[in-house]
Amino acid sequence: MTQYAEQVERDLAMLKRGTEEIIDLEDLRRKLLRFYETGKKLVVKEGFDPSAPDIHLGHTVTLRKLRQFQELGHEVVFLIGDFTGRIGDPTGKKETRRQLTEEEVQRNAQTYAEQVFKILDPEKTRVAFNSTWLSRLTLEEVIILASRFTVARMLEREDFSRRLREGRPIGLHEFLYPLLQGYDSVALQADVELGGTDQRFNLLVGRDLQREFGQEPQVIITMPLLEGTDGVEKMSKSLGNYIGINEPPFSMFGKVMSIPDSLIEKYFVLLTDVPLEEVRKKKEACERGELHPKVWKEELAFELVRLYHGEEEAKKALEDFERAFSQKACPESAQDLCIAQSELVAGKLWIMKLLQRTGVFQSKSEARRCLEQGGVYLNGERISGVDQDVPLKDGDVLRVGKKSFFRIRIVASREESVSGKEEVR
RNA sequence: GGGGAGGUGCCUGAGUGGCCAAAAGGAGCGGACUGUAGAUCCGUCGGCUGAAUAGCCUACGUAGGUUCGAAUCCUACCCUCCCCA
Repeated sequence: MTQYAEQVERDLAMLKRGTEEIIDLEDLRRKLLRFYETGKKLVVKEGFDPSAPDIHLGHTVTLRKLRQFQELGHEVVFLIGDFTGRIGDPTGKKETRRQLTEEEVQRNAQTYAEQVFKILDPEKTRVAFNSTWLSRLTLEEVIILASRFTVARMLEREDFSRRLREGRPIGLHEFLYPLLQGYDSVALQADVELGGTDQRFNLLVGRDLQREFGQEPQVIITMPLLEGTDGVEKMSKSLGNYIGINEPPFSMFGKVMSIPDSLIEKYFVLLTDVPLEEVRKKKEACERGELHPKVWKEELAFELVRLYHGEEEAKKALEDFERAFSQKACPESAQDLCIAQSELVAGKLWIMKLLQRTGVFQSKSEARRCLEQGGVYLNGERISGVDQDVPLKDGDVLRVGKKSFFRIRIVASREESVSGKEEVR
């Protein structure tokens, strides 16, 4: 009996790192203890929207927590909300969300899985789709489910009440959302559910519904929302302030460096395994002026690149970053930009053509602007003036704006140059 | 079912016949500076034309109409919000 108590406390200490809230801590303690006594693994669940299958650091906050549960021997259910995703949450969307087809869902799920297993242990992960049970619910069952909740309770939810206050629309079906998500927990007999703080309400609904269905209510663990590179808004793909876990090392490093200094500590706590004690010490050193925030941030960027790309790449990213921004030189990892011999006229190429080939501009006007504003360099020489043909040779370095570097490769045929372009992407 | 308000660029939001590719802020982008893609300041910010003190094309919910001329006026439709039932 008591021989496990110590172990449970150790587990709890680990699991508590970075959490916003655990409801209810005692429940969790009990469940953990029971695991050691009976060997019954906890079922730990988190739901994911299948429409945007690009995993970024914001997602990893909870994923890493799931991973911890796996390390303690528990089972993770990676729940893909294909059903809830398909009926669509129209909030803030201009167009009605397009319905995803069966294949799209499958494909997205696949993409998800590939990325997610950079963090989760596939051996201890069960992938589930909520359409499995939700599509079988009858109208009668849905109504019974809905009768368990009141409008007032729904309006307790911050985003609903805010939208109501601000006169923004709320679709009737959106009230069904939390219920269905809660029902997922019933169907899976979840012991623990994870989510961001914005999920608090939905997670609690799961608890209530489980009780209604005579199950032991799940423990809910909420994690802080991670601000993106702008330092203000929640990290999300649509806001463009995200750092994807599949991004190339140099770009990942740079993006981490662009977060405000005030977020360094939070990133360390939520995204790395650096001991909390060490993080605290560094923070204090920073405050005393003994440690430069930039240096500390570089440690963070290094650590994150190391986590997703390995030690070697991390070292390279750090060097490249210093080279590119402190010394304004070309980083090692500059992308190759292949130009076919046949595209050159007397060894030269019109500058606008060249800029177009980089793929960094959405329109020619944009490219022209950048050029006119002095953002284009060839071998360190600023190029100004649109009407120019520039001589190109293999190994030339093109810099566009602050962060894009290209190494020019002259290739024999058009085909090679085109396939080269795809590699660049 | 009745009454009222409203739909403008990536977002917020001004504009009520020509001076409107559309104020202002934010985001983005470029430059300067530096401690970095952080902070600050300046600039830029629909697209196309071998490049421009120029021209053209798209754009103020949708479709028509009035007018020399429409984001602005009229008609119908679609959508949202508020009040009453």
